[in-house]
Amino acid sequence: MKSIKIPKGTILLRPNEICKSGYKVKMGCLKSYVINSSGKEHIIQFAPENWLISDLESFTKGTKSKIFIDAVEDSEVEILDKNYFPEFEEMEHVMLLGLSTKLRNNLIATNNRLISLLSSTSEERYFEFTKTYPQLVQRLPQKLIASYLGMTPEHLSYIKGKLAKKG
Amino acid sequence: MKSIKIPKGTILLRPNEICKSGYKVKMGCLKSYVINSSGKEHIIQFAPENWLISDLESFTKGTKSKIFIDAVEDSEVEILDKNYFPEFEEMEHVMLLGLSTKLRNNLIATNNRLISLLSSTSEERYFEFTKTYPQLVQRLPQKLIASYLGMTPEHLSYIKGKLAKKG
DNA sequence: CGAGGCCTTGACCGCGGTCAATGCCCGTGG
DNA sequence: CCACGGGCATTGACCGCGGTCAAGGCCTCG
Repeated sequence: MKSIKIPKGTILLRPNEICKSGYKVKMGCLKSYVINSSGKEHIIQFAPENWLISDLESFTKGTKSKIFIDAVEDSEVEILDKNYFPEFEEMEHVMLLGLSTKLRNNLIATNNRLISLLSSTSEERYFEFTKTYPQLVQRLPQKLIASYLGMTPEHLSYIKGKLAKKG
Repeated sequence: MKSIKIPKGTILLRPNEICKSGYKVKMGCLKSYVINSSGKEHIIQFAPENWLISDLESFTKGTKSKIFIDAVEDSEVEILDKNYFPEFEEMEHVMLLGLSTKLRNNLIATNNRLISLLSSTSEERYFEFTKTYPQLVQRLPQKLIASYLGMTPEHLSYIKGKLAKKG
C-alpha cells in the first residue's frame, strides 16, 4: 500500500466521480462534505490520524459519488486502492472479522450522531462534541466544527459566548 | 427462533434497559425512537416486514439503552435472543459475510439520511422520503413520518399543501 | 351515537440564519 | 522589520423557516 503527502486543500474525491479508494490518514486531517442546492458546505466526517475515510456507497456500488474529500491540513495518507482490495466474498476470515467490527462501530457512531441531530438543540450538540472530541475542538477551525454540527459559524460563536458565562 | 404476536403499542425496549435481543418483523411494523429533554419523540427507524430492529449499541456493548422500540401496528416478530446469537468471533464465515453486508448497507443508508438532515430543507426531505419509501407514506400516520423527518406534523401538513398546488 | 386521535389551518413566536462591520492573527513580500 | 492582505472569529441588527399553541373538522372504533 502506497502513501502520499498532500498539502492542505488538496481534493481527493469530487461529486460525479467514482470512488476507487479509501484513505487511511497517517498524519494530518481530511474531511468529507457535501455542497447543497444553495451552495453551502456541510461536513459529513473528519478523519484525523488513524481514521479511514471514503465514500462507502460509491466505493461498494460503483455509483457516482455525491461528496467531496479534501485535506484540512497538510497530510500524509495511505491509499487503499479498490483494485488491490478484496471483495467481502474473497476476504480471509480474520480480515472480514476486523472489517465487520469497524462497520459496526461506525454504524453505532453514525446512529448516535443522527439521534443528536434529530433531538438535541444546537447548544447540546456543541457540548456533546467538546466532550467526545476535545482534541478536534483545539485543532480545527470553528467554522468547520459548526458545519459538522449543522449550524453557522456565527451561531457557534454565539453559543460559545453563552457557555463561557455559565461555566 | 421463536415468534411472538404483539398488539399495536406494545413496548419491547425502554431506555435504561439492556438490549438483549434483535427483532425481525414478519408482519406489521415496529419503530425505534428517543424522547428528548423537552419530552418530544424523535423516530430513529421504522421496521416493516423483513426488517431487523434493535439497539445495536446496547446489544453489542451491554450498555444501557437510550431508546424505545414499540409496535406501530399489530405485529408478529421473530426474536433473535442474544444468548442464542453467536459473537462475531464465533460465527461461521457465511453468516459473518451476510451480516457484514447488512451492516454495510445499513451504514450507507444511515449516512445518506444524515446528509439529508444536514443539507436539505424540510420540503426536500419529505420529497425524498416519498420517493424512497412510497409504501410507508401510504401506511404510516403523518405524525410519525414528520417525526422521522425531523419536523412537526403541522409543518408536514403545510408542506403537503404546498406540494399539492405545484404538482 | 359519543370520545378520542389525527389532520388541517391560522396566528404568533423564537431559534438559528443572513448580512455586514470590525478586529485579530498570521503569512508573505518589500 | 514592518506593511499589507486575506482568512477567521466576533458582534449586532434584522429576517424567515419551522415550531408552538389553539381551534375546528373528520374519521374510526367502541
